[in-house]
Amino acid sequence: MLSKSCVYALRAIIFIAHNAREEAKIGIKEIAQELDLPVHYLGKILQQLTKHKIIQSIKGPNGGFYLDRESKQVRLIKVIEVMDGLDVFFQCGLGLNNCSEEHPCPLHDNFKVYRDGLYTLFSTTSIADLANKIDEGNAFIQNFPSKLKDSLK
Amino acid sequence: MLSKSCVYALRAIIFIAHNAREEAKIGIKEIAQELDLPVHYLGKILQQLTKHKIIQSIKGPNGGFYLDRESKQVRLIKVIEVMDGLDVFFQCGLGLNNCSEEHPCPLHDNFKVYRDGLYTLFSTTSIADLANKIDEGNAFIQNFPSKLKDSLK
DNA sequence: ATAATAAAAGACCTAAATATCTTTTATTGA
DNA sequence: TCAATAAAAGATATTTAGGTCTTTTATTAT
Repeated sequence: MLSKSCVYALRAIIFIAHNAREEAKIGIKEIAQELDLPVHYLGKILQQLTKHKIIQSIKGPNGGFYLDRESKQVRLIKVIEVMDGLDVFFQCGLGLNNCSEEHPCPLHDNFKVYRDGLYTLFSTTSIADLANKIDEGNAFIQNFPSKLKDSLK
Repeated sequence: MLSKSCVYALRAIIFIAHNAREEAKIGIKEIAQELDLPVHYLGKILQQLTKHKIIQSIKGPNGGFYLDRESKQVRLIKVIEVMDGLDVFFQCGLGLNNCSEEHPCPLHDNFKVYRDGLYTLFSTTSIADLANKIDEGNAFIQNFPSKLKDSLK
């Protein structure tokens, strides 16, 4: 469905939204550790997101990543667009490139319902929406091996 | 969403269902030509499907592929299972391996609707269902470069 | 039996995604 | 201005998906 890079990106952004502020940025090593992701690979991903202004970063001592007010309102679909492109949401279920409303493939009408549904979901959900849903009983937290988990006890 | 191999497999099966019978099997070269797929790659795919009894094949002169009565009733999900596995339909939208009904990730409930919808669609749709839907105004036909298209005029 | 046919099987190649390592640049505080 | 810090950038390695080519096996008709 979504590439590994894209899913890592979403996890990282939600984590940053939930754990950093401009006055208390979070470093890549800590993000990687908490989310159990390869540091350098994550670095590449955050680099892309920064370039597209989806997250904010500052170099040097006390540097790190955070989300400004605008970035927290970014929709998931934007992240997907940057990482994977939006082709998944416009492609035929049978991979036919001439499948369309006028000349639908035999799976088209049924498939479209869910493909469009996902597109709408990702287009209407913001980073903040997800970050705000994080609480103790949540898989997102359960997944953190160390710090955050403890910090909530 | 689905791998290329899987989508090729679905296209090929539908094509075979629509164009072959036990008394008039269709060869791999013709399938590849009509669907515009690489012959040998398609060969590998059909080989897998044959091994799993999802299609029938006969070697030698007048040999080729066809679907018996049972195979036409096979559901798309079975093909997906053989080609890609069913993980897509049971994985968390954020790729968390401990996301569950009890400890859902913040995307879980909304994502599940569409992921489960697709699973149900593929589980209830048979090869025959799709093959029977093929007609002239159909993307599946439009896609055929030569023979079949002409034969329907 | 043998030649021709067509799928099965195995070996191999290529490109893309995933992942790691090293060097450079920007920033800060001493 | 210099040392330390942390992200950016570049180069390289590994793995998986996608694709090709060659040989083998089964079947048929002559």
